Amino acid sequence: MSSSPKTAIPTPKVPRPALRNRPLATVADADGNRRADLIRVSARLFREKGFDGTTIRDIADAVGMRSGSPFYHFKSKQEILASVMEEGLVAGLDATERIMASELPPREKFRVLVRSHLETVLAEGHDFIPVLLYEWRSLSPDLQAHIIDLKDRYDRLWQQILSQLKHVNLIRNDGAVVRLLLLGAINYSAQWYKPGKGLSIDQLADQTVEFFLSD
Amino acid sequence: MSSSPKTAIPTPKVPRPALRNRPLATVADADGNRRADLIRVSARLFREKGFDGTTIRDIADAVGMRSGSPFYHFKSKQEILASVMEEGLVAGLDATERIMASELPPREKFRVLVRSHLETVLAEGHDFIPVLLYEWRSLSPDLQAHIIDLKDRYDRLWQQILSQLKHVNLIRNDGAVVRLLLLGAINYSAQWYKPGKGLSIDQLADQTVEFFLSD
DNA sequence: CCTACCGATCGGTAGG
DNA sequence: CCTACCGATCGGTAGG
Repeated sequence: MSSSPKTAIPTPKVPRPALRNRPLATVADADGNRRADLIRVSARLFREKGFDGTTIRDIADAVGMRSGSPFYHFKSKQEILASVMEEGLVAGLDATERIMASELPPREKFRVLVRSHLETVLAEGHDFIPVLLYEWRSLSPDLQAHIIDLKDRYDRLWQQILSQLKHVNLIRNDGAVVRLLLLGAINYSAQWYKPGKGLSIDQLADQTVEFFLSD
Repeated sequence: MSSSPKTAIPTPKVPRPALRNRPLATVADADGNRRADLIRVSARLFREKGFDGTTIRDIADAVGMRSGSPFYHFKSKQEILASVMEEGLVAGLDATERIMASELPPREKFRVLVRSHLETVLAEGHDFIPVLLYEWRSLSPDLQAHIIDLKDRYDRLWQQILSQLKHVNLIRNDGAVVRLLLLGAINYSAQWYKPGKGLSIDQLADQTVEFFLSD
């Protein structure tokens, strides 16, 4: 299933050096940050190998814990997944709302929004939104509810910018399907874009805007 | 992980009626069709629950076999996945090549291509291409090679129609990024489109063409 | 294609 | 957060 390298010490009678020699936590990252660490590495692993392809042991290894310890921070693997998605959406919403509130003219505002969303989907270390987009079915319905609320707010912001673009005749149609096609084109880039190869994210943003606007 | 209903007969001492009372295979679907059955139900399950979320037992149950029997037809679960993807691509390539060879004018040819691809991604029972698109990472590199060849042929056909659209000024740019954005918009619809709700596939094809062409 | 089974691994927990 | 462990389940196989 997964292909993580196995160091394989089934019943370690000797404490593993990596765990004992870790520097003491500073006051700053003393407490809540272990939870944040778990969310961050889980996002990366879920993106690389999928939710079902990632084991609690993969996650624990990646932060230097033993396999039972993530459950001190989260009730279940499902709750880690929900936290990953929430983290991504909250950050994305914040960035998007900031741009929407700016005084930029519609065309430029749109370009900045597209670049921001592309970054959220493509930039290295930004694994939260891709997990949201492509591991959605793995989240149990009761945990989906809260995430859906956030997602709806995100969609409403994009519907707003489309409406503004239409008012200045930069697009012909600002319906929901157009939003889905546009965001689909952007979101799907997570499947083919390789950071550092070919276009930069900035260049891709420009091409996407050109592709989409009837100039 | 998975949520398949469990009939749970751990060590059945009595033959299960469902297996014994199945009608005898006709000559027509005598042999190769058990393999085809496995591919078809696997495609559906892989799409619904993902490759890692689907067990050999899920697949065997769905075609009325016992859990060890799929391995009579396939060497491994991986090979089932590869067969699902190959089946989808061969059928998709055939349809696409047929349309490309037609005498339709560029705009109409494009519309038919978009509709054909949308069907391949959205229509009920068409689970092969979505599995290709969204379970790619689960396929081992040695099995990926053959599929990549087919995929490249598919991409080349789309690059051709874009080039034709540009020659008649229906699009401004026919580069590879444009192809990726267009097919991304279409492919991502597999994530939000619900058959029988809202737009028909035909209507969505029209909207996609309008969205994409600079009229 | 079934029977019967294997070794490995999984998510999660009790008790500290 | 670790130790030690559990029951369940997994992909796959030998032998028919």
